Amino acid sequence: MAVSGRQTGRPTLEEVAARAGVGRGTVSRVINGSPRVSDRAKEAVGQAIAELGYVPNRAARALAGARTDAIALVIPETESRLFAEPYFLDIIRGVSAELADADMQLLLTLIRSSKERQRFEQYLSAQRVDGVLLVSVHGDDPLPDLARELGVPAVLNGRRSAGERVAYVDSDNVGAGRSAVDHLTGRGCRRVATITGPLDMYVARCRLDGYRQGVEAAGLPADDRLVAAADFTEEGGRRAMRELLDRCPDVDGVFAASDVMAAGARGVLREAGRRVPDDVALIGVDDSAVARLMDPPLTSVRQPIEEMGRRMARALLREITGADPEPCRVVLPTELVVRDSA
Amino acid sequence: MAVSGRQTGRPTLEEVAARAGVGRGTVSRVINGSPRVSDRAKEAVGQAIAELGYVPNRAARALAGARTDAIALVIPETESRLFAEPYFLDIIRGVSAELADADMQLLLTLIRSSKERQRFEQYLSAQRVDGVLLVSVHGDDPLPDLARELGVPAVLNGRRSAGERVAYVDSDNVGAGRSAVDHLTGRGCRRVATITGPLDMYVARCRLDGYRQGVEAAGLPADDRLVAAADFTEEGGRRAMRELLDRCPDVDGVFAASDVMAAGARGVLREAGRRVPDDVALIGVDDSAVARLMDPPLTSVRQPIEEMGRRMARALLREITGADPEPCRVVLPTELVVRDSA
DNA sequence: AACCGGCGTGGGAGCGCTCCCACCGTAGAG
DNA sequence: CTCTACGGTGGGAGCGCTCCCACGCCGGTT
Repeated sequence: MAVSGRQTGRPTLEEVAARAGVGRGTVSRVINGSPRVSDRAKEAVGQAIAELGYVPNRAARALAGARTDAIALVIPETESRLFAEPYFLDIIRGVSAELADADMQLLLTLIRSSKERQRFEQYLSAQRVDGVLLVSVHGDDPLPDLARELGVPAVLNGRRSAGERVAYVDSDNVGAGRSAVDHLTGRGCRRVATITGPLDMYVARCRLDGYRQGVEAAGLPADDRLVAAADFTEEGGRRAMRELLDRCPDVDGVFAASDVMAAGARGVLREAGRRVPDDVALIGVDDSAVARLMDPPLTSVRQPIEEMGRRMARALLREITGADPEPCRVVLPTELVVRDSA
Repeated sequence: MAVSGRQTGRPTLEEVAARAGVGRGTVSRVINGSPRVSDRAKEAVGQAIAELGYVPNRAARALAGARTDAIALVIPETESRLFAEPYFLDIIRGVSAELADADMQLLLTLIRSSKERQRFEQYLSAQRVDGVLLVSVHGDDPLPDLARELGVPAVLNGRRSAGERVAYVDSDNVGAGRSAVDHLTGRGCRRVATITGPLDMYVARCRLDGYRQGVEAAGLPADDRLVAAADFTEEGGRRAMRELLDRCPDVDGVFAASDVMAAGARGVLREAGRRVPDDVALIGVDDSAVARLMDPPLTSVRQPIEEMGRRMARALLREITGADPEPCRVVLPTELVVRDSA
């Protein structure tokens, strides 16, 4: 109670070795799963570890070896406000699950200012993580390339463009837009509009492409007045919906590129006295809690978010061990969840 | 392109020292802000650091010193599914903001199984972080005490009981319940019910206490049939609301201890043909996105979540440096955000 | 019988830092 | 003029690990 000095008092490799009656090297080999160890030694070491409750010192490991056993998940803060928030939590969930099995640490880095961004870049170049996971990158984000130059393995969530060269895990955003519009036209909508995300993001452009494909496939005339650009926020959704109502009062279906924007749109529709789905059918993307709780519950295109997180982690792990000659290029399918709004 | 060996090639303390024409010790002193350095040396070292782009090696630091410059934010996964999800994101946001300034790393740890829990406990005892932040602890969670025993600084988000001995940052949950009920009775409700969280959580009991105080202050009879226990989930909210409707058809106001439960209750009320707020007024807690997006928009008690995160981080930092003789005991005020549901 | 290859092993040499001790010089006191 | 005091400094000794080299010892060759 008196002394509060934090003496670790933890057993070291050396002590384990002594107890097991072997050398330091052998213990290290056992711990790291080297094949060049006799069963007898393996067993003795295992027992000594158990008895002593030995846990390797990560700092020492990082210093001696050339790795840190940690990866960073980077979230540009500007995005986290905009995006459907639960999205990040789901990503984190998936990443964390996959990482735990590999006994790797997850460092969370929110970047909200250019100062913090700079700090992170320094961080990267100091090789203080074995790899990075980058979420919601804009088309012009230099971070992925920086990582590549520095030789730090990186995996993106979403692409910056069709020709993305850095490893990525994405969802089928074209298909998402397409399936939403197909559903809308399938239930009889003839004037289908869309509320897009920020068009400097590839994800937003893809969903728009899907929308266009769907419109064309239904034999409906393309009409740019039916396209309103927004920014993934609720307020953006409101503004866009007002625009649409203004330009095309006869709109009878709306594909919003996120649930949150759909929620904004829904508010405007209510104020305008349009019933959902009778007057205007509405579909969002993300299948988030918001969708379930809306009135009427929102039909939405589900992305396998947690699975994306898991895949990203797995891909990064492989990239770190150098097991992958080719960078990961995964596009996961989406799924329309039909509720009452369309 | 050929060789991909990750040779760091980063400058070391030694190199900085050589360039600045001083000893290793002096450079270390400058970096760590020791007062025992002449201005001349300070300047020379500063310049050498800038020229070389020196960044200290964290692993070496951790190994030599007795710290890691990292703290862990622990989220029991069972909770994260139940709780209003954006909650955690806001906490993270606050924590991260405060930590960035202190140049500390944020380790995110989701605990979803007893195996992972065990791993984390091992982790803790291996002193691999300088401190821990624990979120949403149940009354019987042993983790805080474990941390205390191991001498690892810890700060809780929320208390486990009135007599919490570990440092904490909480919000005024009694006040939250009280202000909600006051508002309800103030607008004329005479049969005010409550849907509680899991009663093994102090936060839930506090909100219930606040409810009771409010009922009594309004001179209304206490009636246990007006209290339905749930678990912070939407489905729990539904069930509880059905119970209430069943037991007390004359209920005219409901205080739900979370927005998500309020959303569940709202659905049941709609199905039962009760209008909100005309027949039954409804209030939630959290002021989350869900509240804004409900129909009608939900009156809710706002907690300063991000601020709590910030305070927790600050408290932990102080606890780590030993600047605080007393563990932090902060209770932040809440605020009723009036919308249309009550 | 001397030879060789390879498995299994012990332990030295760092990794880059912090801690701390010893040392220098200078300034004030005796 | 010597003695002490202390601010400022250099550098040794680790921290606990991984890497790798060198050394046995074995069986199977010539």
